[in-house]
Amino acid sequence: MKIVFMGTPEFAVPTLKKLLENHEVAAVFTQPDRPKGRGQKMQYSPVKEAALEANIPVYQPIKLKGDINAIDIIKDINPDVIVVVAFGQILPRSVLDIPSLGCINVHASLLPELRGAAPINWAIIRGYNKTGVTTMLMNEGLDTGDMLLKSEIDINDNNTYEEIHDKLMNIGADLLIETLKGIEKGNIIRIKQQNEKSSYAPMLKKELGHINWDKDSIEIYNLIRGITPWPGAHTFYKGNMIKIWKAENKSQNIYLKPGKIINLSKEGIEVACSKGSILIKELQEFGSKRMDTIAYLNGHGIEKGIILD
RNA sequence: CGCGGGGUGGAGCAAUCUGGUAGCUCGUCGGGCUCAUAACCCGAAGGUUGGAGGUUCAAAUCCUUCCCCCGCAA
Repeated sequence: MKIVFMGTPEFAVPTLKKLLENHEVAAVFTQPDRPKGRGQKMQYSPVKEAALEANIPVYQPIKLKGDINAIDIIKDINPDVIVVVAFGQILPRSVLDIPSLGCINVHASLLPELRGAAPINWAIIRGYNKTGVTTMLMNEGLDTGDMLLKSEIDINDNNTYEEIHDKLMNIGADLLIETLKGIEKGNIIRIKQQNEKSSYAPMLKKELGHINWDKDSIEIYNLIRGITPWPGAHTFYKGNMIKIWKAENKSQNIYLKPGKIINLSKEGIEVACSKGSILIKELQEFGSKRMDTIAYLNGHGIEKGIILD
């Protein structure tokens, strides 16, 4: 099939690569280069890197909607399908109508649950024990199109965002290839989403990572593993921001003053929540690098009894 | 020129402003205690203080320059 691919972050790369092996990718659309990183240097998106490596033409419209040029380019290519994976833009009707077989999106959740920008993070933050990938035929709404195929995976209590992200990224690539096969053969059934069962997974804000110790240890633990590495969970020790990279749900049956450092040991720093406690295993002080809590404690005077906020 | 922190024995830090024989916590090695231990006690090894140049009687510390690492920011 002749395909136009749209995507931006790392998550979209495996799908693009699989497409390159199995189909004709005529063009790649990705978000514009943005100044990034130390020094604010312009940086290519992971998808752009992969496309350039494969010598596929890359287009980076700021906004597809209303961009006559970009839309004409797609029309000229006249693709069979447009494949969209974490592109970061809503496709306007004028684009949705171009490909004869439609626009297919790979979304990292079991729709209609977790529609939106950050489905993987929210699946973990909300403590789900399973999630997955869904392919769908896009419409003008946000992840509201008819579903095609689904693939489910379990989330265990200790899985981190990164682990689930990496799994789904690869599963998604396979599922998309399978979906295209199904479309070619005409043996895929479109399933409408039940709107009343839908939920929303909004973009993550930095502030979300500020730990509220008044919650119980399970919620806090889910938050930590769900938003690491970005934006990351953090708390304040005597006014200094401490980012928490790795933690454990230490106890679930103690009730001490929330935020209080109740123990310092070779295991880490144990902090009380409203119910239960969290053991900080790896952390990072503002402006410094991340390190094991043990190493951190060797060089920094952390006092037992201080209340974190 | 986006803002900022830092390079000191294997790890994390202190001493740098106010130059004067490099210190702390941990690890390592040896010994002791103990039924036993990741615990405790005693002892030891391990640093040309990122590189180069300069100032000085004397530089981790002051000056010049180069290299490297990291955080914020997304």
